Amino acid sequence: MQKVTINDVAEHAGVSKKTVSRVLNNEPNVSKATKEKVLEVFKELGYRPSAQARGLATNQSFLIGLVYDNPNKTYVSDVQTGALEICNENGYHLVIHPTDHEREDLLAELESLITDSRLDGVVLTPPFSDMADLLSMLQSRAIPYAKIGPTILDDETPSVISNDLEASYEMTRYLISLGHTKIGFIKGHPDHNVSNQRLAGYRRALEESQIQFNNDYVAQGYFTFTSGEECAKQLLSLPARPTAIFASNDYMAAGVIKVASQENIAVPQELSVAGFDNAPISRYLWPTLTTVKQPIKDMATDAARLLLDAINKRPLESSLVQLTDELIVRDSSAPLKST
Amino acid sequence: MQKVTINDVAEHAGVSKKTVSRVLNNEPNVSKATKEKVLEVFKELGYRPSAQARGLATNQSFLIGLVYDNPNKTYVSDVQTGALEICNENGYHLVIHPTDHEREDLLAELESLITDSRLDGVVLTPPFSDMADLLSMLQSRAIPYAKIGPTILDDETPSVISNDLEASYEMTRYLISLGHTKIGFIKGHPDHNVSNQRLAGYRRALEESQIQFNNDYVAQGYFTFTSGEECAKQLLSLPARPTAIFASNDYMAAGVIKVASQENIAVPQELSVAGFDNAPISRYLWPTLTTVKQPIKDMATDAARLLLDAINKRPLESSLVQLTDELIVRDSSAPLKST
DNA sequence: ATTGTATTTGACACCGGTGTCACGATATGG
DNA sequence: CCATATCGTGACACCGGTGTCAAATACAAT
Repeated sequence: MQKVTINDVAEHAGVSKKTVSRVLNNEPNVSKATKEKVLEVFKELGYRPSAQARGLATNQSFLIGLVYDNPNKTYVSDVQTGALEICNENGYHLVIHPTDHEREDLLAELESLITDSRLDGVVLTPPFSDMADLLSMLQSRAIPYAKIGPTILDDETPSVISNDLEASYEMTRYLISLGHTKIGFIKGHPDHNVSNQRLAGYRRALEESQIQFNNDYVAQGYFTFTSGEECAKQLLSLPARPTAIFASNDYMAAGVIKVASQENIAVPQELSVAGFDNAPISRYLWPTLTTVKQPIKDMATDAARLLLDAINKRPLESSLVQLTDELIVRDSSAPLKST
Repeated sequence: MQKVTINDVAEHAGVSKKTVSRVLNNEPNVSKATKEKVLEVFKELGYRPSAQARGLATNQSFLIGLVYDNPNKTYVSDVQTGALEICNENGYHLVIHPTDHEREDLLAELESLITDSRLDGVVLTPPFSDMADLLSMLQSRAIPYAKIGPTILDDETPSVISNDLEASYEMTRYLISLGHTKIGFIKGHPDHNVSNQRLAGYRRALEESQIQFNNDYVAQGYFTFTSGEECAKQLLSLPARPTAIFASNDYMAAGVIKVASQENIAVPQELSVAGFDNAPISRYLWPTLTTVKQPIKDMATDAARLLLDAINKRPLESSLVQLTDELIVRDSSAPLKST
């Protein structure tokens, strides 16, 4: 069909290709008249500049990477959607890169991803956002990057975080406000730093309400459904059974609900359950799950935006953006029955 | 760090860049000696050819698009993973493109995706695989494409299908083998052609077992959890209540299980439930869900492979690949209690 | 040794843009 | 009014590869 090049435009507009290029890039020193004329020819011919040629000349790829390792497909989908939005707006392409954060050769793998694909920058999701060796590798190669949900904030690199800790705190406060004092907690995967954040929020709420923290009420999960089941069994077999369980994500909370059902413990009458993430499953469970909704997609758009700012060396107001989580109360939590 | 170009290699190897290019592309008419020498220099210098420059010269982008519109994140993830695998193997990048199959300007949107990004080809998922106007648009622009799960197979374009109809047939046969005769069926979204396939499999199994098809036992769902709930209510309020319900996907089956639980109908003792897709939720439900597992990822890899074959004009053995679904029996189905 | 053919190789233009720089036209100012 | 700074523009090389074509070399047959 077409293959309109900059030369065609130049010819039609009666100017040199360099001038067309100037218009394309909004460079100064183009008279208003010629600029308008060129823009007109753009439309007339339906001209689309070639990112390849442009990139070849400027040593850019217009590619940014998105690195993740998260079994939660909803999370991944949201992150992709958010990042994609910004990429499309700016003529970049998104190179999605699912990988295993535990693989031996992770650094080498990411290094070859970057050099082979000549990425202009990378968006990192947890737990990559906190991997010191990875960050220093990127730095040494001068690859700009933006971090989603890092827990270490000691540098100047662009980061987007949510108030995980506060949300966890709020959820615990909420359970306490329902009258619960024996509140079980299921931790997330130790490799993910959010796990600590969420535990910390739980502890802070207890302290503030002068409820003694009891380590027996804390179980080590791994963000999986089955780990949730195991933790639930453990917690529910305690002599002084908890009247509420707060799991660090929805899959584990689902496991709790399943175990409760198996053991004929009524939710929420005898046991309140809360999760984290607002995964689809949280709406499909019976009862529906009280949980925390994180602004994943928004975090991704902000991260991508920050990254592009960095790549194009636009001054950024702040390298740290904080968005807020939202408590969603559904049917799995209820006031403690007075005995 | 580095920026090894073809000129560097040429210099080090004492040959012209054209010869290096020949080695790069495995072109004939290069003496064994020089070829080896060049390959050696490749390693020595860690040379990576620039896809940009290559593409600019050959009018390729090494980009292929993946178009989808599916709320099932697992499906999307599997498709991405499969397509990505092939892309990475062949030095292509995958441009993921979630969109809305019902939007007015769909054709224009995809057209601009293709021209703006200069895609070399596109992988289509349902329901795009069956959209005639889209296909003819691609054809007229000479954009190679591969279709996943089309139901119309009247052309020569590369396609990958699974035996949806047979799987649905098998599932129904299985329910019948458990003694069920009053088997409810929940249809999928009418825009998705698989919906018809699955219904057809159900009907064929009934016929073969000489069970009268009863339209009252068929409800119209939309692949969503809530539509599953509604259909379940409808089916379970029938005078001659079905003893088994086969839903066209797992989300709807989950809705059925929820409603059954609300109405105190024991699953599977009083009601067998079956789904389709093997979504994560199928393992987390209580009881766990009997379902059908489709080889989504494999379908995507095959589709991508076929597409790349078409792009590179490699002769393909067959333009149609068929993979097989797998029946997964879990706890939500049981033999009919003899009354 | 001579001619003919096949194989190996390189010079050079080109893909579609951008960077550098030089040149003419305008604007500024003393 | 002329010297100087600024603006607008185009010529040309270059980014890192590939296609074309002709030259150089190897091999075979006469």
